[in-house]
Amino acid sequence: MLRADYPGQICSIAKALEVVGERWTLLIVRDVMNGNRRFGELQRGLGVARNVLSARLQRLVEEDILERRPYQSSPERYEYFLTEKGLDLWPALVALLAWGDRHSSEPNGPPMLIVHKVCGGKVNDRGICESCGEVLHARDARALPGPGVLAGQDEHLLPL
Amino acid sequence: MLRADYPGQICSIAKALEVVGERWTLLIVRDVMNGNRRFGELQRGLGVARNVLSARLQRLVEEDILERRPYQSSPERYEYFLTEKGLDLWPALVALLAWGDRHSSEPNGPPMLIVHKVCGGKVNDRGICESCGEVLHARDARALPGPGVLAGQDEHLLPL
DNA sequence: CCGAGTCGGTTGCTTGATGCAACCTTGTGT
DNA sequence: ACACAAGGTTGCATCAAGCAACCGACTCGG
Repeated sequence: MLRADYPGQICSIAKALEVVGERWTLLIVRDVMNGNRRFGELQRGLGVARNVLSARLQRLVEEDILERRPYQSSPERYEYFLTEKGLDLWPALVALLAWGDRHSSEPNGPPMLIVHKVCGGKVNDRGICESCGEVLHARDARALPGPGVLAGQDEHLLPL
Repeated sequence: MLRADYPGQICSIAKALEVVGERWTLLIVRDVMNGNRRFGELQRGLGVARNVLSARLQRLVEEDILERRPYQSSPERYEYFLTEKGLDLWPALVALLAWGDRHSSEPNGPPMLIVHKVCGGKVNDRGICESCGEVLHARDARALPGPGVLAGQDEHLLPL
């Protein structure tokens, strides 16, 4: 994807995509939002090549979307956390999730649910709690496995 | 970007990005939403390579995000229109636009404004009209050049 | 009637990003 | 002493993107 620069575009959508439009980038942000903070976790969870993951994390840190913090020394090991700028991507992720849910025709329902932490209500495509009506932000919500995963979770046992 | 498939991912964000996460795809959707419906318009406006644009348009039609309709015959010429599925991407585009606006520090303000057609109010990052509070959809809103472009519109004259 | 231009592509070639496996460093467990 | 973990880096093969040239059907000007 080159480095996803869109020369000549003066639109903020293009600007946003220059930063988060590269392959894997939004999925990395999603994973970090869900609590996967370490290189190995991200690599295994996503199945992304290690050099690519390394490049993306570096770029995300440079762009002030992630912050790299040591969680131990000798040997030094690091975790990645979302900055406020990174957390602000939440509405975009929620919108994409909702679009995928609506149009990918999963047999057993959505694989992932976003719920409002304080009231447990479902979060809609605008990041608004369906139950209490509040306009939410990243910290107000949590992701849970949805009916789509729960129903198919022993799928891989079938061939045995 | 390969063809943007994310094997093993069961999340709807990954599903969505398999379709609209390829380079140029979301910008094509944005342009069509803004009324650029023809191959040549899109190519000139985006600066994308013609073969790539051709491939993206084909994929978007296959995925039922765009519809290809003839607007004249002999020679046959086509226009691309958004389907309902395509129009449903509007909240995601609005969220990305808002994120880009907030974090790209444009000197003269945002280059593009989204306004509610019926009341003229500004649309926020959730696709909600700031003026009347209505939760909007693609057809309820319109894009206008913002202060960022208007202020810099004769920029290209400087070298002369 | 001929040449130039328009529109919507396709083809061939080059460049650059991605995928994959191997390796490195620092340290722990046995 | 050996294997293993974490967090990467390096080298190489492959695949997608960028670029320019071309094509077919038609219009317009002279």
